[in-house]
Amino acid sequence: MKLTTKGRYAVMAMADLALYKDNGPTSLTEISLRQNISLPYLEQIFIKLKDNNLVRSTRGAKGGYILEKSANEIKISNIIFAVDEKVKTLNCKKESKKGCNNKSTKCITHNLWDQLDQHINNFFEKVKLQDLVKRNLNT
Amino acid sequence: MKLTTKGRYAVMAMADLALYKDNGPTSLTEISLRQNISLPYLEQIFIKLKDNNLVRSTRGAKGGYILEKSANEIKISNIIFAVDEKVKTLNCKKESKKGCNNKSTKCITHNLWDQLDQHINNFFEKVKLQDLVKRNLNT
DNA sequence: TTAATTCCGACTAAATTAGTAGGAATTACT
DNA sequence: AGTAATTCCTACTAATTTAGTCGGAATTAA
Repeated sequence: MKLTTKGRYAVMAMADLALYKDNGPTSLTEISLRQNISLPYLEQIFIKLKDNNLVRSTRGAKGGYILEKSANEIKISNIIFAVDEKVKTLNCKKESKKGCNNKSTKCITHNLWDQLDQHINNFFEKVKLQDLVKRNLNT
Repeated sequence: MKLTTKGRYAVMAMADLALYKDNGPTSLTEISLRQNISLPYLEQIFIKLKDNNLVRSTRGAKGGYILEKSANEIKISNIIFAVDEKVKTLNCKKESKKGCNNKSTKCITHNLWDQLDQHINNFFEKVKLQDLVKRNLNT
């Protein structure tokens, strides 16, 4: 399944950004310290977040990142997709040798995993970044 | 996430067992051929399925496996648990250095992943082995 | 000019997954 | 009694993926 710590880090970082949005651009150094994620790894993640129009960057000293949209316009699914490309639990390989070859004998479990993927995507679609931030303040 | 091809293979094999249950014990060789899974790998998987009382074995020639219960008493979650131990998308490490240390600063995303896990488990709880087999016959 | 930062490409270490290898124990069949 | 088919068991290995590291270029505020 394409759902790893990279996805979690991305969500954590975005939540961090949302929490500190009033201080101007947040540098990755700050996020790295607060969330305990290595700086170069964060950089990689933020390239993708930027490519997906979730954050906007300002370079140079005092630079950093801000959210491109407001926290309640950003769905968790947007973030996961941005860094993990897809939520797909188990690919039936196309190689036609192993597993499901999509021809006459679609593997018995094919639909099951498809439905699971939909289920997970559904979950991530419903939760907004704002929900995480609110939740954080309430505990 | 602990949800890999091993889990898929297990579900496929169990479905296969359900489909051919009227022919007496099914040998792993047969399943291996029909589902295109390596025999020794299947052996490993079936040890776990047996330990979890999902199948019963008969050794020796003409031996093989049968389902321990009827297909509509076996939930997909039972199978996944048996071979993958747990459905847990992302562990907040206990090491207290990385991620969530469960103390004052429970990481922002902690609840999110917990809820996701519940969601997935829920899905697997609702589907029975029998559902897969029926679905297979209808296509 | 300097320090802080994003940006970029390539490399590496660690962990996990998937699978192999070799053989021991058991049993039906002849 | 012997043989072939099978489960059972332990250990090893290959392949893949994940999680980072490294070095440096470009940009900008002060």
